[in-house]
Amino acid sequence: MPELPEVEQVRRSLLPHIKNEIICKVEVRLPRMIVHPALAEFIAGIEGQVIRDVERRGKYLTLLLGNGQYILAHLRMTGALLVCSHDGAEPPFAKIRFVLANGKDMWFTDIRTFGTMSLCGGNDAWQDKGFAALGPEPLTSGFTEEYLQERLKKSHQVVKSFLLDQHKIAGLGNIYADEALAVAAIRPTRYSDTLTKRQVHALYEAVNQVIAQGLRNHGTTFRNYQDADGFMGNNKDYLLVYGRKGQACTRCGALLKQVRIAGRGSVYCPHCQK
DNA sequence: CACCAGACCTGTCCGC
DNA sequence: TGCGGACAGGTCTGGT
Repeated sequence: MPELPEVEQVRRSLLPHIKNEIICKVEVRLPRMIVHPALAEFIAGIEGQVIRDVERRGKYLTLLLGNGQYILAHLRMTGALLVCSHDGAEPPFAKIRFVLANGKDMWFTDIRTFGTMSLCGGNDAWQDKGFAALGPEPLTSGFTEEYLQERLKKSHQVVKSFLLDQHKIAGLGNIYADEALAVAAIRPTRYSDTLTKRQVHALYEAVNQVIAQGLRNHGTTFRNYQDADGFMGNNKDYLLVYGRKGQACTRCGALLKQVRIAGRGSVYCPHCQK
């Protein structure tokens, strides 16, 4: 599922249900999903705590607790955080349950079970490596055209791989990387250090544009993604290339091609994207 | 250090 | 209809 706009939509939809609520009980059905600390400490550190706020950084969510610690969640491919009433039916693929004092349950559901949770900010100073190393994210002051220009010039990766690297830019995944390249009219197989200044400018604008559009449309749902209320995003209707292999380019009519880059499907227009 | 393939899992879809 | 294989929005690790 989730790239920056989807995770942000989860955060926004979660907030009214769980902010300032107390977590009475935690049930972990699949201990493997708890990265840190050991299961017993994870549960003991959370039960009885109030959720002060929910924040997002890149594709990570942080649930800030009353004791100063925070739950770090990553939904990976198919994770979701759903809020249901306490006595309602359990959602499919339920893996972790947080029983709240307000009569609701927050469920971490996950089909492929790649999703992870940690409890951070304790005395052991443990850090999630990926979280600690995130680059600047689109639409923030840390993500400037100068920054992008400099990092692209120093990189020998193909530009599609560059965009997926969370250390360089936080929040893009396969969908928004393909879309940004389509908007900027850049072929995903181009090497990062060969882009012209004009293309770098176009890519900078395109990254911000596709992320802003995804946020406006409450995320992109292809199969599994839903927000805390179970709603799907409607950004799928606005995509230029992702998921449209073999269909006509909306600008020139050429048939969209798909190649594999870094093990990921990458769709582009062979006519528009140079 | 940079880069890539492989691994982690389960569900779905496509072609034979 | 049934089955095997490819593929799916992410990230880490280990080998080259």
